[in-house]
Amino acid sequence: MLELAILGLLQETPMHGYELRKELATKLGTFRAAISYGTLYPTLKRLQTAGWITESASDPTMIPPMTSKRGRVVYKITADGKERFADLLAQAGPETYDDAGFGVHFAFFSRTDRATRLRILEGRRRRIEERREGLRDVLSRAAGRLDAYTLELQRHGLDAAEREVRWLEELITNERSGRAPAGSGGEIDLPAEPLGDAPPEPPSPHQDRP
Amino acid sequence: MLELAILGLLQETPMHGYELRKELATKLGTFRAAISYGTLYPTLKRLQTAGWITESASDPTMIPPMTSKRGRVVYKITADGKERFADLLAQAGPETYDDAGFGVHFAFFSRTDRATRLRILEGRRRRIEERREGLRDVLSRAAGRLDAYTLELQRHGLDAAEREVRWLEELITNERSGRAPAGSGGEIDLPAEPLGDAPPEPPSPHQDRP
DNA sequence: TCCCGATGTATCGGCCCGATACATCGCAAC
DNA sequence: GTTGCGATGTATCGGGCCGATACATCGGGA
Repeated sequence: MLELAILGLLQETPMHGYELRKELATKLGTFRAAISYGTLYPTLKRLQTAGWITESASDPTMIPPMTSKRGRVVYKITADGKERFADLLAQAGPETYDDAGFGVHFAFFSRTDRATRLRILEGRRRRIEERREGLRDVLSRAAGRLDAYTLELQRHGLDAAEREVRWLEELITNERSGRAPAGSGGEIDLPAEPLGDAPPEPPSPHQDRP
Repeated sequence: MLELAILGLLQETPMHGYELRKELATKLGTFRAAISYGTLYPTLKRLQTAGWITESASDPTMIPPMTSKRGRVVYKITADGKERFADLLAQAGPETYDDAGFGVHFAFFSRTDRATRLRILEGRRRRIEERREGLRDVLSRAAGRLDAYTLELQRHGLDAAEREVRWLEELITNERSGRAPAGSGGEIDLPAEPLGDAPPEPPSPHQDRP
């Protein structure tokens, strides 16, 4: 899962570990809390061994307020890595639908084709519907067996589940009708983000530096 | 965390692993998905080594449709275990306020004194407020830098955070005014005394073993 | 000058998960 | 009656991920 996230971020631009972690935290929002370094560095090493990324010494592409000549390691995605990223993005296993997995996939939806987006959205919806039904069962059948606090917990969980299903329904409807996420206010005046209204097809002409 | 949950359930009644897992799943609702056996059994072993629980062969207290004379192992909490449970219930570290930790603590609120309940509720609120502020920052400051899907994810996360803060506010208010959880049924003020205002439904008749 | 906080890389022990492998029971089909 | 099968039930293993911890470097203020 984290593998997908890292590959996705490095596809936008090369980074070192610290930046990676920060981007991860903001981009993944609630569904995935900030990643730990105890996870990040071993994973980077793993990706490197697999050949999906390479490391290099400090690099002119990094952000200005940084000085150089440090032990910083900048990671960059390889051609194999991009292939791997595309594979991971498209294929959806059971882990794609839990909180963390769904969050990561969703965060890269602008690089995913519409069919895959719909598949993932619907899979997630099914997952949450199951959770919702389980909660309803407990609340109707086992209500007398549980104390007031436990019941309140179930109720809150049920509410959140119903709300998420509604959210997903809306997203699915939008996808089917070819609209981008509804959201409030403005969207997409990004320099290089071609997520259009009508074009059902290929996003992401994101590339590296010259 | 799981340690607390197991000790809490075994305090209600002795159980074997399979039951434990089922109870865990229903009692902990959304905050904590069903526990894996790959976690459960090692943890039980750990608790046993520590002396918090003991195992014994099949037992007349188990549910009727079950036959005996099987390899089933029934776990029972010890006196030390009860002490341990009380300690864990009362003390609150940082892990008490993440999703899983809070869920477990909350599920046992009927066995927790009011001061501790308030402390935990307020700690959780602070945690979610921080998450909420982070999300607001991203949405106001970094909006232009992110694509529409990522923004939608943040918006949904922000909505959930705001909602949870409101939920917590309500619970805190109720605690302060001496009421039980608002929802549908009042009950429980202090451990093991399920007397409520006007319970629409029969409150939990679970008992402790002498 | 000297320390301090932000930046930055890295490891270690441990929790927890998914996959997997077994054994036993109730029961229905043959 | 025995064969097969799904539900029940216990257990282990490899691996992902986490929190704590240890360092090392840099800019800037006391």
